[in-house]
Amino acid sequence: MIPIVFFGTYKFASAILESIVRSGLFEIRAVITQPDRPIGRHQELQKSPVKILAEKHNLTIEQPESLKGYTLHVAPYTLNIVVEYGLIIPQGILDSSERGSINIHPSLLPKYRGPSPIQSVLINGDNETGVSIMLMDKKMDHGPILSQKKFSIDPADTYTTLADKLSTLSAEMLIETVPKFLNGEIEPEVQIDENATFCKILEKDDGLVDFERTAEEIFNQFRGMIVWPGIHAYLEGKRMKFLDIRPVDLQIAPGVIKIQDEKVSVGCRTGSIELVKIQMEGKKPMGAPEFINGYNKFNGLKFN
RNA sequence: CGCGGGGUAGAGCAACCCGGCAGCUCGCGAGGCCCAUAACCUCGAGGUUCUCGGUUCAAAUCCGAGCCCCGCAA
Repeated sequence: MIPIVFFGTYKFASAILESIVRSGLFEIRAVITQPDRPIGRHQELQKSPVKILAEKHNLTIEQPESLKGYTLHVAPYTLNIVVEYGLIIPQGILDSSERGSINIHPSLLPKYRGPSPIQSVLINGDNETGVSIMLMDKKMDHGPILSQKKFSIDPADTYTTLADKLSTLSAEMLIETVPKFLNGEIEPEVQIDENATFCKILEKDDGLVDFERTAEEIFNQFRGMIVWPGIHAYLEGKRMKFLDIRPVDLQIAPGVIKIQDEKVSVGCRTGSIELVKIQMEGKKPMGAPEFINGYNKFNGLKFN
C-alpha cells in the first residue's frame, strides 16, 4: 500500500476519498480537512463532507485553521493527494512527502484554473470538460500534468450530475495514474501557460438572474450554480429562488411573468425560462401548480 | 435577545390595518353534459384559523406569552 496524506473538504473531495479507501491501494496516514464551520440560522458547527467520511472509516483527521506554519504529525510517507481542499498549502508541506503532491483538478488544464471549474464550464455552456491530474507547484493549478481525460457534457447535465460523473472519472484516473507515476512510467507534461484561462470563486451575488440575458445563458447559469449559490431574482421587492427551471421557446418581454397553460414562464432577451420549482422569501419551496393556485395575481408582473 | 416574512380545509393563497355567519384557485366525492375527456356545468364533503391566556355582546382579526417553518445576515 502507498502511504499518503489526503487533503480535501467538500463533497467532490469526499467522493474521491471514498474511492481511494475502496481501492485498497493506499494507506491513508492522515486526512486534512477544513475546520468545522458555523452554518445556517443557528450558527451550528457543521463537519465537512470529507470529515464525515473520514470519521466513518476511522481515519486520522486534522483540521488546522491554516497550514501556514503548521507541521504534519505524520511519519515519512510517499505522496500528498489534494482535492478541493480550499486552503493554501505552503510549499513546505507540498514537499513534505517523498514524491511531492498531486492534485485532481476537474477541468482540461490549463483551461479553468481556479476554484470553480465544474461550475464554470456549465455557466459558459461548454460541451466538453475533463479531469487533470497534476503535480502541484507554487502557482495555483499550474504544475505539470500527469494524466488528462476529456469528457463530453450532456446538455441536461447540472453541477450535481456533472460533478458526479467527473468524480467517478477522477477516481479511476487516480488509481491508474499514481502507481505509474511512482514507477517512473509517466513523463510529466508542462502546461502551456499562454493557453490558461481562469475561473473565480462563486459569490452569493453571482446567483442573481439578469433577464436581459438569453434563456440559454440563464439556464446555463442555473446548471452551474444549482448547488451553490443557487439562482434568484427579485419580484415586488421579495427574493424568489429558482429551484428548477428550463428554457422554453416562448417570446415574452424580458423579466415579465406569464402564467399560461398551467405553466409559469419569464421572458428573457431571447426565449423564456419556465419556472418549474421556486421558493419565495419566507415560504417553502413550491412547484408551478401551487404557485398558479395561490399567486395568479403575479401574472404580468416584472422582475427587477 | 442580529434583521425580516409566515402558520387559515389535502395543496397554494385571501380575509387581519378598520372585530360581525371564514372566501378564492386546485385537488377530492356525487351528479349532469358529451361519441368522448384531464374540458365544461351543478351540487357536496372537508376548519379547534399553530397553542395558551387576556380584552369584548362578539376574536382568524386587537393585546400578552409560547411553539414551529422559511428568507437574509454570519
